[in-house]
Amino acid sequence: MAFAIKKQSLDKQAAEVIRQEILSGVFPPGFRLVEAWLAGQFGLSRGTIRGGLSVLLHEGLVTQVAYTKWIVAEISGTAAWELFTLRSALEGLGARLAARSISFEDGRRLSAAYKELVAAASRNDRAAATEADFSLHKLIIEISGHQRLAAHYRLIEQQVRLLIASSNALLATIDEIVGQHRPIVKAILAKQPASAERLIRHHNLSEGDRLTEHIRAAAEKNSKAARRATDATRRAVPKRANGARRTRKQA
Amino acid sequence: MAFAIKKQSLDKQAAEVIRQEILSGVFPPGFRLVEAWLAGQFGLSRGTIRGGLSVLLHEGLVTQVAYTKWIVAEISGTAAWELFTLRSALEGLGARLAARSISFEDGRRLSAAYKELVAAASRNDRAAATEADFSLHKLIIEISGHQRLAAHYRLIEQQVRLLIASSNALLATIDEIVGQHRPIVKAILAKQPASAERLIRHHNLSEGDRLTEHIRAAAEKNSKAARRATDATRRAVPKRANGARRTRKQA
DNA sequence: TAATTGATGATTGTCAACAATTAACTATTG
DNA sequence: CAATAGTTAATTGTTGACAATCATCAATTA
Repeated sequence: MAFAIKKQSLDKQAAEVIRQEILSGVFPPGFRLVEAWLAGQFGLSRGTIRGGLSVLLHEGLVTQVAYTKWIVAEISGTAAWELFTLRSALEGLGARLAARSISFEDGRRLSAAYKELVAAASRNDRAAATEADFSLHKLIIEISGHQRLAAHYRLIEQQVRLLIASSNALLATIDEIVGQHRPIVKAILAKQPASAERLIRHHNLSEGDRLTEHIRAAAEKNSKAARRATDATRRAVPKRANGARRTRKQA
Repeated sequence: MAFAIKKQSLDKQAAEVIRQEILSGVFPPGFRLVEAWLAGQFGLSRGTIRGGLSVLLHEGLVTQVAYTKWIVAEISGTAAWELFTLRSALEGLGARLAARSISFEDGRRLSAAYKELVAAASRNDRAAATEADFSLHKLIIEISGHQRLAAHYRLIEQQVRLLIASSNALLATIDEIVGQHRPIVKAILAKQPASAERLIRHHNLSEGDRLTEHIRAAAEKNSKAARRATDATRRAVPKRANGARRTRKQA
């Protein structure tokens, strides 16, 4: 068929849209998400938006304060460390399982994903390399065939994307990225579970250290700047209200 | 204060009650959960029940078929294997971190939890031993101080409880349980991260194998029995409707 | 009689009004 | 003037009614 018609509940669609707005930086960390305002924006009812927000709550992309507010999650240095240690453990399991039972066809897909990364690197295309990096990792999880692992991994991935998007954190240099992934792919293709696990765990921890350090340094810089500014001018986001007066969509 | 007054949104309270009903076996796997019926039972509105069900959906305790039904999750042999491999990876991280930085006070708590397990075993009290087992594992995660790990672990724990409750699966003999936990606790107290991780991972995988085998054997037995029975008499749960005629609470 | 179509009722999905709660602001009081 | 108590407006929490969708079963047709 030419067109796959979309068939999904509106609250999940709303979650999808808000997720993209968060990950693309339109709604930055700390941004106040007001149900009525979002409802007006999307032409949906508040209850539906509420459902969508609760999905994002479980994904760790937004935080809720009862009877008070929803805000886009803020990622601290500690959170970055947590994310990568956790990702390390999950990917360790994934890589081990993938290496243990990878099929010929999946081997081809894995090689192709790696080549995609190399190609992006040789073009010096950072955005493409980052995306290829994510795809490669996700593919390893998929190849493991472990459904619950995949579900938990998705939760982590969202937050890692938020972390990278919101911190302007650069991953390793492009060449380093390729260099770190080559042995991992090789170990999985060679069906060496122990090596695959060890390599991918180490890869995650080293990237995690790099990012955690980056976030902490940026936070330090910000807090110094904040101490210099006055209370009145510092606050980027109002304590209450986001500028939405009208509850319903305008004509 | 003498009484901690409950202060929580109704949908979360509803989730809590339904969760207990599921874990205690009142709502067995495959059981049809009808929003209107639950709403009538609890004297709440459907929307509130809906919120509660979506929490349980994210915890993996219920399954949703859009526009059609909610049912209590069914745990297959594959699911059991997934749960324990995943738990193995998560607890491996938890035990490693706990061993790396355990405080004196936490050391006392860990010893106390272990003694609790031993005490239950010496009384030959299976229920208490199982509960002490869960508590010990959860405490290790807590001691690790890793908040996201704890959140992911909670999701797994719910499903493991469902698995054990619904399968009548016995864990190892009481003596074996104590025997397997002693070296784990010892390694953490001795601040030996590598050993702690290795031991707890192995412990999980062996328990997982035992339970997976148990579930598969039970499923095999059931499917044989089913083949003998006729289609009409076999179905324990009606395809649609749970017997709830009245939508609202009766007078 | 087997397959297809059309009606029917049960159930989930969405909405808009109302209630409960909170944060910020204002007045009062010592 | 500082601390406290009321007041108000903004926001989330809850509800009951209505809309959309689906599984079932009866009627139809080849």
